[in-house]
Amino acid sequence: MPQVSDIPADDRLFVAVALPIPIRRNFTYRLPLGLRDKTAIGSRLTVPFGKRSMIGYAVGFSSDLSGSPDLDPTLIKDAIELIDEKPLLSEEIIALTKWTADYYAAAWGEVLKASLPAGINTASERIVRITEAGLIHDPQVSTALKWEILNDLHTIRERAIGEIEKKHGKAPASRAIRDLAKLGFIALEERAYKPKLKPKLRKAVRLIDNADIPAKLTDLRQKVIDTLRDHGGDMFFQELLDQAGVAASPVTTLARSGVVEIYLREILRDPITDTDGLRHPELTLNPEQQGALKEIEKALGDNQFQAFLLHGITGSGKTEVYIRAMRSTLERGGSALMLVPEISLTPIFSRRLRAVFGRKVAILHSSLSPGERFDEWRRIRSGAARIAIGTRSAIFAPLGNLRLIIIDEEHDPSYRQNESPYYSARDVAVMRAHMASAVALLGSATPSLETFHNAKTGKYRYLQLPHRIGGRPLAKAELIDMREVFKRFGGKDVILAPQFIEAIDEAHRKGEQSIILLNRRGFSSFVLCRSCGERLRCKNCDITMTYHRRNGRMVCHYCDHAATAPSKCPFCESTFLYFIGQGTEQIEDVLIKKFSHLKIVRIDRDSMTRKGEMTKTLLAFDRGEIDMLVGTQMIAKGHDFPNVTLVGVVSVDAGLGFPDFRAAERTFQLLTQVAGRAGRGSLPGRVLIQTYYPEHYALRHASEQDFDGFYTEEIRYRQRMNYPPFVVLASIMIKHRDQNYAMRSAKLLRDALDLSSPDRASRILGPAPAPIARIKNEYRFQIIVKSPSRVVLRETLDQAFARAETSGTDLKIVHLEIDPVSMM
DNA sequence: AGCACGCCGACT
DNA sequence: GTCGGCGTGCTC
Repeated sequence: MPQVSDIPADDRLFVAVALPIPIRRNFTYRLPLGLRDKTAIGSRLTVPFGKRSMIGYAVGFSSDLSGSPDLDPTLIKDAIELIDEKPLLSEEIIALTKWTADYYAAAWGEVLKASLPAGINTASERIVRITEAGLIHDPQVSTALKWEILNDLHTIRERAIGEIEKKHGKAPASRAIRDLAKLGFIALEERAYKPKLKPKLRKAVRLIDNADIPAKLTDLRQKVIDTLRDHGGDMFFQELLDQAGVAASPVTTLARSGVVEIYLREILRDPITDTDGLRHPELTLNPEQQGALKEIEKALGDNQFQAFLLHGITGSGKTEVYIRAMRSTLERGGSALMLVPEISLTPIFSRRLRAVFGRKVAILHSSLSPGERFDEWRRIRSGAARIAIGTRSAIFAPLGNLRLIIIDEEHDPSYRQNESPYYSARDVAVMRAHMASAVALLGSATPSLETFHNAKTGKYRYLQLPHRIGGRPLAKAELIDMREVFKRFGGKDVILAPQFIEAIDEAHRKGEQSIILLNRRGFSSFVLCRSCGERLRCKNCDITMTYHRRNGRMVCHYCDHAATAPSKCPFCESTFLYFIGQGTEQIEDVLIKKFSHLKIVRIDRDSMTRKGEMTKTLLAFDRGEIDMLVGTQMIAKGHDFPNVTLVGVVSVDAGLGFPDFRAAERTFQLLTQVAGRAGRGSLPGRVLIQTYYPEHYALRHASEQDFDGFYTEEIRYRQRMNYPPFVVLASIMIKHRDQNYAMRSAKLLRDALDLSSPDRASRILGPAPAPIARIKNEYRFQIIVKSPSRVVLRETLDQAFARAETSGTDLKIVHLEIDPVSMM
């Protein structure tokens, strides 16, 4: 990090500021004299921006404007205020966010903002204040809304615009405010937010060094001094009173006479409060684990970038390797970062790390309160925590001397951010390791095709844990051909095959547990009218609505629009409505009816709405208080449940039909993950999968737990169809509520892309309606760009967007995603 | 992304 | 005539 003093103040007349808005450009400000010697790269600054002020990030200095000739010097404004005495962002994070912004064609400022704990970016708010004119005159205002707003201000005098907008709706409120301002009844002002996130402070008392302590003190005061001495001369105020058994007055008297000092000490909020039973048994590694660890340790010793794929089947003990590698990193004086997918078992695993590493571990997870997250972030930045575990955005955690980054379940789609700035934490992690000459350790039982390909081609080193701990065999899955079942029952709707039910019964008769997976929420997937053939669709989206019987409603899973379940067809009024397809609710009902003596709990997004509920349920299941879990993919990953011997998959067929080139891979991963839940203890496990496509290669290989076989077939398909890893992919989504407007922009962009891809180096597909053509009343058109390399893709896109801008394409409605994870 | 401007049809 | 809707352009 260049120190502020490294750059002469004379060279810091101007500062380049990245702003958290989707504009891929920096803005230049003049630094007023008072800020010149204090502002550093990575400092946050309040700057004027149009009519508002914003918090931006200082990313560069210059002594003149020769670097930006088309910038009119008279337009440049002064920066307003320096927010941080010490820059918030390290040089490393600055460089990493810059790379991320460039790679994903995102705005640097947005990535920088995303790298900081949520809530730290205090912005300014605009307030309205009533003027003399507004107060004195009983105002003749034309609308009720204006009158109401002004009347409110008579008593309170000023209010945040945001508050008023929240109360009356954004558009009407802002218009009313504008008019009132024009009439001179109110004035608009800007005020800095009080920071929401503050260090938590508590009153403390400390002995002052070399203070003249009077030889004779009252008993109470002596007691205070003695107690303080016994506790190292520094205690929390309340603690001191309790321990010394005194009231506050002797302490304050001592403070007045300069013997002790009362001050505010910062306390750190700790997300793990309940530390009972935190013990980590020291396990011995099997030879395979030792072999993997040795390779990793060797790379740690080399102080060079090296990426590993740790391919370990479920139950093979990857976690123990992670923990050892982290410990080894600490011993070498480095720090380590571990990324985990966004699922609720993180708290469980975090506790385990805490048991091993104590307070050296910081946790950055979405279930933390903003305050906790802020404190954990600061513990990392100060170096107090040298191990950080967290979800996606933790990849930007400010760990110093980072030597090791672990990406657990590297194939998990939650590493991809689904809103701007789009980025894949897994890929950023590899880059961060590269920049820091550190080790990246990607672990999975079902590596993504891209990662496995990298390992095969030698880009990553390949480490394998092919056996389960304790030599327990992986359960092979039996495929149940539902076509046969259908035939046997003469076309009757059979949801669960007899052998499926028999297997469940058998497992529970022995007092064992089971997990039943169905990757679909709700009761029925859609409602069809038998008279006119119409399906009940969402009014905002181009999608059928799902029936949820628990609350008797039809729900759209894309916009959450809900309506009462109909008793007759809204199109032809027929009462012959068909509820088609099964969801978890229905399976739960069926199972409860069949196995009324068992305790069955459903786990999906609908049933697990409260925070921590999921963790609680999983722990109860682990203790054996629940016999059976029924749920969506949320139950597929997770903890070790030694007593689970049966895993049943009701259906994954819907997933295979997704119009996404990764549909097979996703299904394979899901099945492999959930099958891995069976037979983890001393009892052998059984896995049953119901399907109408038993010959599909994803099902076939998943049932054999044959990753290599799946990989071989899938990679051939990707090569044949020109999909990653053989091409680099970009997905461009054009969204607008006016279908023609969206289509027009999409076509203009397509033209620009054609002109920008000479010799057809990049293949361009579309624009075509996206697989879901309308969501939340926005029409969606999609253009896919396939390029032979990142460089070509980059050039094609950069040129095309520059062209499109000049040809008047509305780029505001264009959403560009590099390496898209979902094509929907 | 906001925010203002300015153009248009729909009402008091 | 104004109100309110929405496309357009700009922000150092």
